[in-house]
Amino acid sequence: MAATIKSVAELAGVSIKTVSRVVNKEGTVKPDTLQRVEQAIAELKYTPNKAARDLASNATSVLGYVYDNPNAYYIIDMQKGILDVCRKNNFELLIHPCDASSENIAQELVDMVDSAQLAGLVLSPPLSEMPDVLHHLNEKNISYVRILSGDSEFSSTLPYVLVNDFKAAFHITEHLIAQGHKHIAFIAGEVIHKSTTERLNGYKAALKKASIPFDESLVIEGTYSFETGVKSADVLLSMQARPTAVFACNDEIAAGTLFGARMKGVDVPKDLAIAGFEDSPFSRQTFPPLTTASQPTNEIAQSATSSLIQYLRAKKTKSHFDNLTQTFIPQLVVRSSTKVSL
Amino acid sequence: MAATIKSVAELAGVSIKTVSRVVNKEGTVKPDTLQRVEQAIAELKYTPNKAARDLASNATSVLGYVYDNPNAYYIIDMQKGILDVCRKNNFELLIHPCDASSENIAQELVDMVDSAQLAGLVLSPPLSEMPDVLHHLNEKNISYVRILSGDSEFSSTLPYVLVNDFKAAFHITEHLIAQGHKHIAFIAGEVIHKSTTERLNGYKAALKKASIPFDESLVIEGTYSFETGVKSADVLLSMQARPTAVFACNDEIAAGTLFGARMKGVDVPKDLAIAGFEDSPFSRQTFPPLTTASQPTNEIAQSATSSLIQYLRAKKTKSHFDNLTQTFIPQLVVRSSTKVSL
DNA sequence: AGCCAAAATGACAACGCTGTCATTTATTAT
DNA sequence: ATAATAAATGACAGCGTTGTCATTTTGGCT
Repeated sequence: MAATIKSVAELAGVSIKTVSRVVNKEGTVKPDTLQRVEQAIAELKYTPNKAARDLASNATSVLGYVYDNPNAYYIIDMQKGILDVCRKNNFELLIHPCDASSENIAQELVDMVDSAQLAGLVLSPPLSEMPDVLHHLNEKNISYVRILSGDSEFSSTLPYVLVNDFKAAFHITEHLIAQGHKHIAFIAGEVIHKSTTERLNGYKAALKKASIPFDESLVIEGTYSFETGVKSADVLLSMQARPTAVFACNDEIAAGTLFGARMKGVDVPKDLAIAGFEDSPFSRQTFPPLTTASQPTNEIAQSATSSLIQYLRAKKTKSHFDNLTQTFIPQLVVRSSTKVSL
Repeated sequence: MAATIKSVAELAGVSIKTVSRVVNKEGTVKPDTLQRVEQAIAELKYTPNKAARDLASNATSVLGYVYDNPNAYYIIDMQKGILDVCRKNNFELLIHPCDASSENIAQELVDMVDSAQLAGLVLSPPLSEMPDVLHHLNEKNISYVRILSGDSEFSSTLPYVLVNDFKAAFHITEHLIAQGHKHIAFIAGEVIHKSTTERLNGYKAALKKASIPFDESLVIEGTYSFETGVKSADVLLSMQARPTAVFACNDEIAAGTLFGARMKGVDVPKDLAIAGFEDSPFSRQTFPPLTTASQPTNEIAQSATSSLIQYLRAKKTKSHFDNLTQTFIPQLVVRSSTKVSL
């Protein structure tokens, strides 16, 4: 049926090993044999059998992307970025959405890596920040790359990519302050996400720099959801000393806040400025569109995936792996939810 | 390192073939040997090597999900549904986002199935409706299941799942009519999507049933995007005989229309009723929330995937495959964008 | 007990590739 | 030219399964 390495070898008049060398670009093949073999490969439309390859080389080339994140856009972007790099490197991608709050998530991941025979994992928050999970993976000697917002207390020789939410939050808050706001509320998402505290800290730092006292009562704890935004708007707008601006931990919360403000007949941005975070597509589609911070999710994913693949290669050949970490800073995007003149 | 079938066989005191029988649930093993083997498997934490298995059985158990759809929520839901069924059946899933409008998309898919050695494909619109693509797949004897909105002119013995957009659009339009509207505009998405024409036809049918003459000028052609909605609002609201209601082909367009209406100071739903389609999360998060049609994407995906797996099994054992097609009808969800009293 | 069919189990090749090591061929230095 | 070395190629075992077919065991009958 399908061409095998044997049929290619016969057609090219060489041994199967030489074909293997060509396919794997080992480089130790004479130009003219190389050409003959390539010709034969093309003629027979030969594709190496993955199963045979994996079996013989005792290594798979499938990565897993594990995530628990409600933001569909983020996930889709991540997937695309990871896939791009996978394709370029002849890796495949298995996706594994899961529930980070589940009791035995660590075991689930270990089992999954095991049964799917994965070469490594790409972990995005919050999984990438859960010591228990990382610990289990390390114990089983599973390779992974992490995408982190802010430094991790959990160090290892494995690669990771940093997204500096602190600075981005700092910039957003500074922007609000620059608009003349002094009463700025902060609506937090789940605290299990490290980004939540990073963003809160960025917010605090900007206040401090502007000598605006931090007011605990202006911080509302919630989840990364529209509902949190709606409820928070209700709370904030009923306060005696109403805030004039809100920094929501993500766009969904911000959209909810906007919704809540409108329900109360509060004009945005005149009576209340609202900023989000993440630059989701719908941050552009609310009325008015939301000021937010934009991160290059696709690039982040690519960077993480290349690191992982490099790491895996180094591990296989037992050569040295240079753990050079890339850092990304989400960029402030100003839209009319915080600026009247826009 | 990892346990193999051999080590399990030794521990259990049987031949590797018997272990294989147990693992594959062939059923021809005596209860007590079965138990001994299972015990050994558990003790050694044995997981069959996928590569060896695939190689020996000459069949992979990896499905591909191919899509080109801008709706992140839809894709995520589809992925989850497909994955659920895959996991239950020990299949794996490879995702393949692509560009349906690319010149050689058909070839790309064929190559991809080839190089990734896929067992079959799950196709969602618009790929599932492109004769050229299907033709190429058939030629290469590639198995696939299609998710279709409305009957397909391209028939084959392969399974498919129907989503009746016609009826759903009919219901939405009827709802608008029931609210007293007689001038109802229709904003279309890309015509490459069959769902677009299906929805248009449903709209027409409902008008007809209510004896409302179909007015060509109330139909706007666009894309499934927010921008289309914004622009269409502009056009529609500048007409001499303004429509009082809009049926947008999906929620994103509807959100854009809403945005456009607001820009013009038009009150929704009082001066303009707006309905969308798809029940995206953000249809709940606009102000006012959007009336829409909700489809059980997850279930649809599951249904499609089971069909495909059944088909593959039947094909392998050369037994008969019963092509029983399931049909889903998106349900009307009424929210305040079309109903004042809500 | 003795026979037979059916059920249970095992021996072993094969799947298509890579890794190891031996062999051949080309290249360089003398 | 010749030896010494490097580069190119090949032979063949093995990777961990499943499939085929042979063999052993079991249970039901006489």
